[in-house]
This record gives sequence, structure tokens and C-alpha cells, in this order.
Amino acid sequence: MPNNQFKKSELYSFITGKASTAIARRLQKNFKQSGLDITIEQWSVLYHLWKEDGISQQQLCESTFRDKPSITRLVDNLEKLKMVKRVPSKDDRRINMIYLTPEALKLQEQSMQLANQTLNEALVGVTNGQVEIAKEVLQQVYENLKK
Amino acid sequence: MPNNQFKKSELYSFITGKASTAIARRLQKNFKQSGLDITIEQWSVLYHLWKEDGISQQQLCESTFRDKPSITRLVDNLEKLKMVKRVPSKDDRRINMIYLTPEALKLQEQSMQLANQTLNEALVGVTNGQVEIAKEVLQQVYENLKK
DNA sequence: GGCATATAGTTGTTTATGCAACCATAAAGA
DNA sequence: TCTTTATGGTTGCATAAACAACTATATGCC
Repeated sequence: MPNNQFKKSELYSFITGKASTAIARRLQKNFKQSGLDITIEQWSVLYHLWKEDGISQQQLCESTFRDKPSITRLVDNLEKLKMVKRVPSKDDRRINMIYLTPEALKLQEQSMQLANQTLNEALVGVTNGQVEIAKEVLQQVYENLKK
Repeated sequence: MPNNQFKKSELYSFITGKASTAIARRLQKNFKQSGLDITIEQWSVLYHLWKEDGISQQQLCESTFRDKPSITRLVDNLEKLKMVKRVPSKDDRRINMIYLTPEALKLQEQSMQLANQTLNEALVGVTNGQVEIAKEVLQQVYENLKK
């Protein structure tokens, strides 16, 4: 039996992701107000490089949930900003390993703090238990559809 | 006290909205497979016009959670596709009232059915109770941040 | 070794977003 | 009435996404 718990009036927000749009806009605004001049998409690439520096573009595709052309261009722009460097792999000449610059390392602490702050702004009035369940649902949705 | 329930490893998906990205991609794919040749952004505009035809671009901004330039261009493209028509208001000459064409009316049933189907695919393995809570959390996030 | 196939990355095109600046009209206030 | 201000909409520019087509290198198989 299909999950028919969505009435028409409630379908829209879920499908169009108004909440995550709102979070993204707020994070971008918080970056800007703190003088952090990167886009949230660029930040999402840096985020994974901070966790593990020197990974391939392909790995960035998987962890950021973006396609190859998107990563090519995000890395292009991050390179122009002198935040990352493409280093051809010696083992496999098809692969670019992406490394952070010292410039990018400096942004980690402040931007992560702003990301956490943004989430706190987003979750005012929501209990820990509710957040736990929401995370489970969103994770399941992702698993169901990522393919 | 701030909500600190997010460990670093969990922050990314929530902030970047991987779940709603996945839903959007799947809906677009389902549209395409059924021969429906519109973008989900265009669909989101039609969605609100199906609920109430003949509203202003400003009203579309509010209901779709998009800014004015975005709506200008979505309406531009929908007009090119002969899905909507701009009709200048007689009462207030600044306002365009947006009306659906018969062409667009024909898409309503099929596309809404595909949207519901997409949500069902997304929510496999999720209980009604969990979905209720997830909706509440996302709604609260939206309220907190929409500004 | 040589050919088919898979993988990593790039490029082109169309569509959409975010922001700032702008134009036209309406409303408010002196 | 005249000026200021607010509102509705458009345009320009930079960034990003989706998709298809492409290049280069690697791998598998005969």
C-alpha cells in the first residue's frame, strides 16, 4: 500500500524543499555578513576536503551529491579563488587530486561555526527528539532515491 | 540554550538538502519518462495557478518562495511554452495577472499524479507518524528562517 | 598486443538562482 | 498639487545545475 499521508495542500513544501532553500539562503547571508566570500556550493566542496584533503573529483561528486560537470566547474571557481589546487595523480593519469590551499584551511573554523549557528537558528522551537526523527526520514528519502 | 544536536558528520545533509535534491531529481525524471516536458520549477508555478488562476507575479513570489526576478523569468519561459498568459490588471497598471492556458490545464492531473507517485517512492519504509513529525520540523524551519 | 569497454574529467547548451540596479505606477504626506 | 516613498515588475551579471556529447586514460578479454 502506498504512503498516502500527503494531502495536496502539504505536498508542495515537501517536494520543493522550501526548508532547505531557507537554510541555504540563511547560511549564505550569514557567510556574507561575516565577510566570508564564498558560495554555499563552494563551501560544500571545501567541507569534504576539510574532512579529507587530496581526494579526486569523482569522490567529490559522490560526497557532495553533485554530477561531474558541476564539480568540474566548482573546482574551476575554487581554483580561481585560490582555495584549491588540482594535482594530477601519478598512479592514474585520468585523475585529479584536489588539495586545499592554506587560504582555504583558514576558513574552516569560522565557516563551520557559522553553519552550526545557522542550524541553531533553523531549529528554534524544535525538540531534539523531533530532529532525530526528521533526520531519519530525510536520510531514508535520500537512500530511497539516490540510485 | 542552542540546539546542539548536530554532530559534524550529520550536519552536511541537513544543510545542503540532499533529500530535497533527490526528490527534485526524481520528479524531473518521472516527468520526463511520462513525456511531460516542463521543469519542476515551472511546475511549481503551475501548481499554484491550478489552485488559484489569475494571480499576480508578486503572489507567485510568495507562494513559490522565489524572488521577483525568478518569477519574471519563469513566467517568461512558461509564456514561451504557451502555458500561461500575462494580463495587465485594469485596477493597478503595475500588476500582471497570470492566467493558465487550456494547454496548462491539461497537465494538471497527470503531473499531480506523478508528484504523488514521486513522494511515495521517496517515503518507502517511512511510517506515517515519522512523516508527520518530519513535516512539522520542516515547517518550523521554514517559519524560523523565511524572514 | 589489440580491440572493446569502463572510468575520470571537460565542454556546450539551456534553465534557474541571487543580488543589485532600474523603470513605471500607486499611495502617502506636506 | 507636488514630492517622497512604497510596490510590482524587468534587466544585467555571476554562479550553479541538468543533460548530452566529447577526450583521454585505464582495464578486461581474446
